[in-house]
Amino acid sequence: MAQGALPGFRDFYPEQFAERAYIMGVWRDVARRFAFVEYDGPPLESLELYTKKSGDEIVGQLYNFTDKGGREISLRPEMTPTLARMAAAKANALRKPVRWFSMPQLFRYERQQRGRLREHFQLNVDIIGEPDVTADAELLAVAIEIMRECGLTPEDVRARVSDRRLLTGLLRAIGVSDAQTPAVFGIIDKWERRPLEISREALATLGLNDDAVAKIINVVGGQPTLDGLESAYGEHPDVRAVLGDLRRYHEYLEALGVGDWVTLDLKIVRGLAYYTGIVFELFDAKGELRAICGGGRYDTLLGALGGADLPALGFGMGDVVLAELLRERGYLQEHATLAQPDFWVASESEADRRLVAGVATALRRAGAAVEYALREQSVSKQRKASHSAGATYFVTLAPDFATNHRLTIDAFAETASPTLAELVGGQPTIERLVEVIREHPQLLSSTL
RNA sequence: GUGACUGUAGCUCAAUCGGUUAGAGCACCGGACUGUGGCUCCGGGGGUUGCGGGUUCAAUUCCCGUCAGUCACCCCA
Repeated sequence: MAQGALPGFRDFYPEQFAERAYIMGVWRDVARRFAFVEYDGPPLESLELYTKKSGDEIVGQLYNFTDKGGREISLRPEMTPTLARMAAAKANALRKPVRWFSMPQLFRYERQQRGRLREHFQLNVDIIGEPDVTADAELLAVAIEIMRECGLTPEDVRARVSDRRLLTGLLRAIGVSDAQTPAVFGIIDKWERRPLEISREALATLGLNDDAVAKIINVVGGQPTLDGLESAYGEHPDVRAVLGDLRRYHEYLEALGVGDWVTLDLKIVRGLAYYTGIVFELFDAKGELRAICGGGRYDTLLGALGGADLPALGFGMGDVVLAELLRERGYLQEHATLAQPDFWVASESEADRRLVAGVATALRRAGAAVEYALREQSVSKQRKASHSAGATYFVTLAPDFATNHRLTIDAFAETASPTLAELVGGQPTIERLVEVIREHPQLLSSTL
């Protein structure tokens, strides 16, 4: 038995690489259309960059080691610290708002399970320097447009949105003390992973009275609306201010054409991390998979990491869960196809083989993907090989090709109309074929 | 890090109660079909049954360990 890849790591055979290339192509294309520009940083960073943000307990989940210069370093487990470092170094020179995206491979030393490996590719999209909720709407729209571009609909994927300030304000209005608030956040974060009774008991254990517990369960566990929250808690100034922001946020999401995808859901708190405002996660609508994407606003993080004190927001979207969802729907099989040759050029004799190479070169320089037999084979064998390779056209040199440049073109799986043969005409020559390809590059599958 | 389940060819699976040289389909390679053939026919390569140990006359089969995979915790990208 051959040695496989290390646990949690993947080999990308051409079939899998095609899937990865498709997903990353969608990421890059949608980000570009939203006028985000791509950046990258080093895959290795100083260990301190991560402990500064997350504490020493993070080290257990890092691929960290001491390098030959005695430096404590780690493979990057996330992109945000690198982004913060890079943005801080040029904070004053960057045009605001900064709209950057990256597609790093990230590493985390954890036991693997479904949707979670020790390595993955993650799209990171961030906006730096804009405090208004219009930026939050723009950011979420990027994530949702990626779903759309992949062929998914609001019936497949839901964007669940919350706001840490709103939740904090509501808890205050309900009578939760600021000291109790972090613990309540922790309970809400685990809400969906355990029975309601456990959450109810946990809240009661904090010393909250029955009325407060009931209100929390209603607000968090129910299906809150902005209007409902307004009428119930709108009197409280902390709530009122945030509700106004959220209304504008939803108006922008509607204007951006993604309102149908979004649900207000106060159970989304994104761990106990560094988020300060609107937070969101994208889930498959059936709720079978892990989150596809998560993000939000982290206005204090860049300053806390020693960089520029700029408001910022961003999301991360991993390739693993997205690929699972797309595979389940059959979309990956549809889009992530292996590149196949446009032409297979066949020869009938050893003497023809140099002519075949010349024909291949002419077609290649015209933009086509061309393969031919690298050793002498019967024509029937070459035809079989061309099928196997998935070639669209099978070109055979005429016996007197050397003098008249004539060839025959058989189409195997041609979908074009008019067909290549029709465009080339009755007496096809290599010159005519090259001419037609240059005029009609859409005939070539390799350019799609 | 904890627990449960599962490991036979590249893939999907066989192999009677523990019993002869571990088989088949697909895939791959070669040959025939001297030309519409993504066909058909013939042949071939490929396995230390994940690995190590134990019980037994005999282990793919039973036991232990280990590695790997899957799932659930933990935690989160």
